[in-house]
Amino acid sequence: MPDFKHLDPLLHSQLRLAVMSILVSVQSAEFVYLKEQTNATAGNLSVQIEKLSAAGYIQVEKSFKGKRPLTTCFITKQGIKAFEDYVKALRGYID
Amino acid sequence: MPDFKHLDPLLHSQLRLAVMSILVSVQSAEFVYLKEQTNATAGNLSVQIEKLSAAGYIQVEKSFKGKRPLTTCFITKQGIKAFEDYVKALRGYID
DNA sequence: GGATTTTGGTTTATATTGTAAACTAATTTA
DNA sequence: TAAATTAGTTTACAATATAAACCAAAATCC
Repeated sequence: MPDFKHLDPLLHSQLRLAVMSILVSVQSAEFVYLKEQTNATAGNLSVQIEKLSAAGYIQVEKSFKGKRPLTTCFITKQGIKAFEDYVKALRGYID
Repeated sequence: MPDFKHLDPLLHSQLRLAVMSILVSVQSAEFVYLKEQTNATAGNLSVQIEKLSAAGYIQVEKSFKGKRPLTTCFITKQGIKAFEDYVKALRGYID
């Protein structure tokens, strides 16, 4: 019987996990891109990005593309570590 | 980029997933055993078992061991299917 | 043999989350 | 210049997760 390790609740969320999954592989992504890939509503995505950012798992940069606002997300070292730990823990449940 | 499939919210819960994970491998387990293996409080476990049961993912049998109440949980076919589907979907996020 | 603890749970109250809807503000487009 | 689109944020509400409080019976202690 595997021991069921604690699953980081910040990552154990469909949308936040999808965002992290994307960022782990592409390093940085724009808000609109994340919205398309995840099929999330903008509101939901905005909230969840803020949580990941508050936790230090991602870094958010706000700038302008031409005259429109542009939000770009980058994963942090801490974020990568957290994601890896989460995946390891999760495997204990599903493998 | 994998498409992020919908994750069954009933299974996307640390404790319920742990319970299902155990039942998938052992077929049936007693309340106390599940409590020990998952380190859950009895109250939490009771609630989550009821949810899995209401969804038809497990079947709950209440009897007596000697004169003490005994709650035994069995996974159902539907539960196995749901667990497998969940695992497949989840792999799209973490593999 | 009466009080206390333990076992095996359930119920309930609360805190946390997740999410959509409503909103803002600027920018195109018709 | 009015309407629609883009790129988000804020906010209100519903759903979830969880621990604390509770209950009844059985076992243990003094």
